[in-house]
Amino acid sequence: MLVVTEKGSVAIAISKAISPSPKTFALKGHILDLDFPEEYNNWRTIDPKELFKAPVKWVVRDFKTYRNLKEVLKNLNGPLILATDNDYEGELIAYEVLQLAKSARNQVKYMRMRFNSTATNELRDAWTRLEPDLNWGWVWKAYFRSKFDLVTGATYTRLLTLSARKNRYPYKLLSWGSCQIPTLWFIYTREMEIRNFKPETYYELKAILNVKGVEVEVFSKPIKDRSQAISLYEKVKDVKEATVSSFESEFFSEHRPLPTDTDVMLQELTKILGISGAKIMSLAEELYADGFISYPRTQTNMWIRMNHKYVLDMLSNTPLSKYVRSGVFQPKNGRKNDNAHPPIYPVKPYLYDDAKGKIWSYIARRYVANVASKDALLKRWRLDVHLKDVAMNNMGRYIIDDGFYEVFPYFKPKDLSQIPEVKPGEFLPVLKVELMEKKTKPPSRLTESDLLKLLEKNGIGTDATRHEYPSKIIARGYAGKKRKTFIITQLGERLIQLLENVNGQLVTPETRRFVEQIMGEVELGKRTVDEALNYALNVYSDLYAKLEAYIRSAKLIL
DNA sequence: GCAAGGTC
Repeated sequence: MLVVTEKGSVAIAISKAISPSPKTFALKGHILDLDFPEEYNNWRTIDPKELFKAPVKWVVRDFKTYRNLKEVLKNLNGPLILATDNDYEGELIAYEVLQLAKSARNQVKYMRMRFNSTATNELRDAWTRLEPDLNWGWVWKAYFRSKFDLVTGATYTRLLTLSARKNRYPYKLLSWGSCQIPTLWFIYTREMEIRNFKPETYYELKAILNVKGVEVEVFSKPIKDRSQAISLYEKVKDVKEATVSSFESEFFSEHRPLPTDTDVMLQELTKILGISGAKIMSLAEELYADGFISYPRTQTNMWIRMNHKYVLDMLSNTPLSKYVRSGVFQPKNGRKNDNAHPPIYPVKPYLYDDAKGKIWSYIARRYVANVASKDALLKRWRLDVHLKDVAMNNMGRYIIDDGFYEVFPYFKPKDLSQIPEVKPGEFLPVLKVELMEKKTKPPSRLTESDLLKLLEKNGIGTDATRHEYPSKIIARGYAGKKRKTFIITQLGERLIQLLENVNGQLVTPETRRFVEQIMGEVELGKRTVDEALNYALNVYSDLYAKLEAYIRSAKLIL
């Protein structure tokens, strides 16, 4: 018997949960890759469009794992248990193992072990109900994605790269992919919004009031018309008292943060540290490999069977000890669960003040904020007054009790203004009245955090891959970073314009939605994988023909 | 030399 898992941690969990411990073999993700046969590798002699009809084959990507596994499979006695992750990429990995097994021996008896967490009970339960076969809907769904991305990526990348070179543009590589190009498109559309923005002038009256000894500013509504603004100003500029129309205030809670998943970690840390998500992810993986934090790739933001006492005891020997109220824990849960990994939490102290230390500290502080802190208590207020018959107002908020902001201060609100309570009908001395000329402002450029949120919202990439795309488009020369925000390059801009002139489906998030939609149809058996690939690749081969014709007629305008 | 998806 042999149990094959997708990664080491699962192999260890299975050996511990099942007795007697079965023999396990841990993969490191995929072992095989789809690729074109070698004769298609010559970019000069093969017309890229031939790749739409070209066969694809499985090639070995990790020879060491491949050889070891094949050796073990040759000597296998009893069934092969496929215990990869319970998702469609896991199903494809199981299929890869099955192919290896079939090439290593005549007869393969296999079972699928399916579990949604590595908790002992769950694994034991899964062990008693091994399934007789793979979920082929999932296998073909993942296979579809893999082949579609390969064929479209290769054809468009080669066409763009070769055309540019033919026109003596010195680009090394002009790549196209169903995730990287929509990522660039978000930066492009924001750039266009900024460039097409026409600032509009408007006016506001500002009055400074003395509210029981505290200076408070109030503002009129924006006024578009200049002469109207001036006449209102003339009316109120010498008014000595404002009358309170209403004053409202109320307490409210700012909830402590949810347990940390990968998406939220990258969105917040790119903001806090100003370094790329890709870099943060690789540092987080080092922290994980060295045992300082739990597994950093997770979509779970709820706690299930978690020993908080152990973590809090560990933290009470660190500089964070003053925030750890021993014995008190009241974690707040989110609703997401990937059924494989817990939220990210600190495992042992990492106390250096380098980039890794800042990441560890963020994870540890967010953990304490979530598990052993209180919600923050704030008060918000709104003051409405009138000067003669001109209505003016302002609103604000301030903190009453810091709560979790003490340990997790990164996003603590600033610009807090306190104000004494007043009653309707009260008169407030006016210290000054001003007429202000203002201009509407364009939207700001996207930060990496904004970009990652957009990718998540639009279903582009997965939680494990999303952070790669912002870095990838910079590496390709399509965009750069300026003061922590993304700015499109001339090359990136021209590339998007070229593709968009041919068809929006080559650049917008629709590109990825199209893929996901057909993946769903394959999973449900509405289309066979062959029909689906035939259909989807035909759509993209027609678009390819249009792009090629456009490039030829325009002599490539990149 | 192309993609996006796993995992280290």
